[in-house]
Amino acid sequence: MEQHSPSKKIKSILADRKAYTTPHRQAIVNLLAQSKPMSAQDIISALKKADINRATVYRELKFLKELGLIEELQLPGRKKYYEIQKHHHHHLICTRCHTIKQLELPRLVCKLLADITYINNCTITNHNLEFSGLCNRCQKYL
Amino acid sequence: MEQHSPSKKIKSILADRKAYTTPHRQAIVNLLAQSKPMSAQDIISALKKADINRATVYRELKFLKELGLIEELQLPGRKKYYEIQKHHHHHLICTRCHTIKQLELPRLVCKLLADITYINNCTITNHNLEFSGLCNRCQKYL
DNA sequence: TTGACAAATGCGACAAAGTCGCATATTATA
DNA sequence: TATAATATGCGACTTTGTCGCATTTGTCAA
Ligand SMILES: [Zn+2]
Ligand SMILES: [Zn+2]
Ligand SMILES: [Zn+2]
Ligand SMILES: [Zn+2]
Repeated sequence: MEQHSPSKKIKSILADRKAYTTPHRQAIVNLLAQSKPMSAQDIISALKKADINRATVYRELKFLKELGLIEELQLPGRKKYYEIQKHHHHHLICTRCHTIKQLELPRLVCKLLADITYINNCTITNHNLEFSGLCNRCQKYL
Repeated sequence: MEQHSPSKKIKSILADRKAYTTPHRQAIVNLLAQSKPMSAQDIISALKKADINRATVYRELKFLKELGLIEELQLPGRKKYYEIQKHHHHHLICTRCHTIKQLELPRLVCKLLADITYINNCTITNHNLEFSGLCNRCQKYL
């Protein structure tokens, strides 16, 4: 467990952007580093001991996303979810129990998605690819 | 232009579900049939002459989606967008001008996405695949 | 054609998610 | 340790969406 304090890498990314290494910022990064994708409200609740203001959490999530330290997921529904991706991946959200599972995807797929740029004469910087359906537990019950 | 009144097909879908063919319902379907993807607020504004209540528009969109008459898009951002898809497709939302463009995608891609079911032992019913980047106009300016 | 009954609508209050300006507090660094 | 830049709390506000309930409208069969 050498993840209690922010890594050198994160510290240098913050320093490059003249951003401070504050307790709140660390708390959010540490929380996401060891959890499933969370909504802003999930994070506010999870950190209620740390007593972080709602607005601060929203600002922080926006900022950390801009820095590329966290990913923002657009799953079906009206909230955004956030996570730290060790490697690029996508998800399934179960329409029955609402669990979010990481999915295995052939590497070919994401490579193909990058090529869409050339076909369409545009500049793609990101793709949002999420699935809905039944997780392996729920598909037994329906 | 034979699309002024709801098609036989739509009428029969509505009848099957014991749903009425009301002016508001027709207005929303007709509007989406001849426009780019629109948010609920876009639709409310566009139909302000028809004086449809906000709640009615939201209820209607939910209902038409359940019927499969319209598609709900989860683009990056916090609104949902709605459209009538003549054929399944995906979009690019421009991070500079926020225009939504329909994208050409190799057919192979959506076929691969269906196979994820077998790899992951789950039941996929839908995929949400949307892109962000620069549209062909905006990429000239940056 | 006309009830009768189900479905749709308007209204207004509410809820959830997110944003903003401004005064205060904290951080880095010299 | 002083300073300047950054971060935070607070509270009001906005946007997006939902709900219950009274009223109106659409459908269908008599
Ligand atoms: Zn499930
Ligand atoms: Zn990918
Ligand atoms: Zn553009
Ligand atoms: Zn597809």
